[in-house]
Amino acid sequence: MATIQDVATKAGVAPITVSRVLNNSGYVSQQTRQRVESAAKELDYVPNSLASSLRSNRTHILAMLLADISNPFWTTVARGVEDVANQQGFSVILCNTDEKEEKQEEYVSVLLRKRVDGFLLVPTTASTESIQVIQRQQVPIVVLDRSIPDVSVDTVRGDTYGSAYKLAQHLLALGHRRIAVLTGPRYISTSVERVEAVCQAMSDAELPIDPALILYGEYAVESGYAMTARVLQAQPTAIVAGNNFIAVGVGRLLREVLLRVPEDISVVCFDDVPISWASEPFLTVAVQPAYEIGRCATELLLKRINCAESTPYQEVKLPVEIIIRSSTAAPAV
Amino acid sequence: MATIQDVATKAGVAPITVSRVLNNSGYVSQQTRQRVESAAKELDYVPNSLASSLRSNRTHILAMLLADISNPFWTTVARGVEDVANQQGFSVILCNTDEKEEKQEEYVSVLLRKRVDGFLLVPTTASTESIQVIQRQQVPIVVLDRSIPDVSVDTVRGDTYGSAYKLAQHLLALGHRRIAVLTGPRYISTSVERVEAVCQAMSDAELPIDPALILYGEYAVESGYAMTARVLQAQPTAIVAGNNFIAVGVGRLLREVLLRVPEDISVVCFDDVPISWASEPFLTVAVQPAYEIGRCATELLLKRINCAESTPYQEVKLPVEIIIRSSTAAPAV
DNA sequence: CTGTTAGCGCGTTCAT
DNA sequence: ATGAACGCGCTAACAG
Repeated sequence: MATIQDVATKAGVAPITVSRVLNNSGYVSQQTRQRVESAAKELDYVPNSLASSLRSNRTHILAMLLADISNPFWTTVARGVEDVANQQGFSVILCNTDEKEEKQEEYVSVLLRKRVDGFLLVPTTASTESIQVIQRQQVPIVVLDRSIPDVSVDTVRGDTYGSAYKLAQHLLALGHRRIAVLTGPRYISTSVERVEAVCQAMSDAELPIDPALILYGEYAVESGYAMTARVLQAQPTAIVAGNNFIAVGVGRLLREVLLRVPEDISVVCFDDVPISWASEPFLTVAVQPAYEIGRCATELLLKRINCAESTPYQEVKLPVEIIIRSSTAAPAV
Repeated sequence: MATIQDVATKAGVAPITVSRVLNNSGYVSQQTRQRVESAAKELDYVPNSLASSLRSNRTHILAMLLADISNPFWTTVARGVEDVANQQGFSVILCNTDEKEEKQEEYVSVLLRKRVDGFLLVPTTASTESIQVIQRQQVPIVVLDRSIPDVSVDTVRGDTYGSAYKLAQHLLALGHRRIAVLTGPRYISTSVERVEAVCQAMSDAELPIDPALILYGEYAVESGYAMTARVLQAQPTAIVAGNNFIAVGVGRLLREVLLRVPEDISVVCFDDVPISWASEPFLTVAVQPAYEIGRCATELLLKRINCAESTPYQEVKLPVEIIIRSSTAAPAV
């Protein structure tokens, strides 16, 4: 692999001149410029960003850590991230943490060593360890989708609470009184907020809350399936699924026990279910602006990276759209 | 950010000693080791891989370029890649090319500058340019899923031709004579092979081929939808969808025109359709071993990276599983 | 067992 | 308009 020195020698100039030509910095005469350019081309010269990063303290790499890239919600977020990053000359390293704290910490460690310019983190637990490690190294970080208690950090997320409240209102308006909530882990803010908002809506409507209707599990199909089996014993007339994968599990079980949606039971969920064969969009959902979350977070991160002055931490809350489709109806009498 | 020098000073040793402790290389006495370790911890020292990469010519970063991360087939491949890579101490940069040659070339250029240790490429076109640019820099590369004519390069893919042939045989055995093929772009090997294999199966069964039943489009839902609308005029009794997204488009249109599957028309496709609400797996499919493709390609790539000697290029072809479900039946008389 | 020297490839600083 | 010297942080090669 040719180095800047090789090009310089071939063009009969000093390395610094080559640097000036390639970076369009400083004055270079028209003819030496051409000599350098053709020398570079002949040698298939590819500048070494490692070397320049070492000097400039800029790698132009962002790291994005999320739970699971196989959920289309996250790939859409990732798209937003990638598009903004590329546009501003940054590459993105994407990492799956599988909701495991050790994996997250391992990645953070590796990526800090690689001197990525910033982190986009969907935190796996309520633990603040990873975030603090990053902040201690003064590397900019933006937290996505989930909020973390007791830490000062930029955050971009959908209006989880508000949208859950609206979904609950929709069900209440239809006449539902026994609303089940099947959600993710207790230590993830979105799971908790979804439960709290539904409960609040019930309270505001002066309705009692049956604890047997509230189940915490995982953001996964199997978990949704299992929770549904359990919650049916408490005889809900409607189910709020904590995310799209849980909703899929709900659907699977309901089909097995031959309960029709919405005739026998209503279902709503967060984040759209993957496109698929055999069904038009059918579920009433709270659609978080996935792409926007990625875009917005990345813009904020890049602002942090580019501006030295530390403006106060921001907490951006993006609006969530409620789409009412045909999975909800008045409860059977 | 602390440097190795800072740690050395604090521990009262030379930088190289710190290096030896942290990398477990060479002899270090128990007590200096401890002094160094506690100094490193106190200073929150994070080694700079840029500097060490500059010397070692190893970044431990792989680049993976694919068309679209929102297709679950590719995320599964990417998972295979990531798992193997991490296990061997490598990180992965994932990039979406959107099937666009310029994006691919731009990425290749950026990533070469970053001195990634190797490339995993799902090529967007039949153009060999990107591959040659990479090979000219002596950077190892493995091509995934699609074959490229006239280039010597390692390749890992599913047995496209064989599986398409088997799907066709299945349809023929059911009694279908008018089999439509709706596939991807002409310049992608998988699209072409799927068509060729079906035609071959027809020929082998001594059946005529109606060109009106063969349509090239894009690997996308809208394209599948549009092609279906067009191909129905040629009155097929079965449709072979070139990939999962095309199949979704097929399903959408068939529903609109009230054609039942499999009673009125049979459908088969490649790669499983995303998990979804409301339906059990239903389509008869050729399931490519997505995770395995990623795994295998990465193992091959890492072998290339680690072994200096250049063994001849390999072309790995992985078996494809045919799963017969309920979207296929004998044609209506 | 530990330290010195030197250099990876580039760009900033200061001369010419 | 061009170049020389130096240093970013780390480690291989060679002492001691």
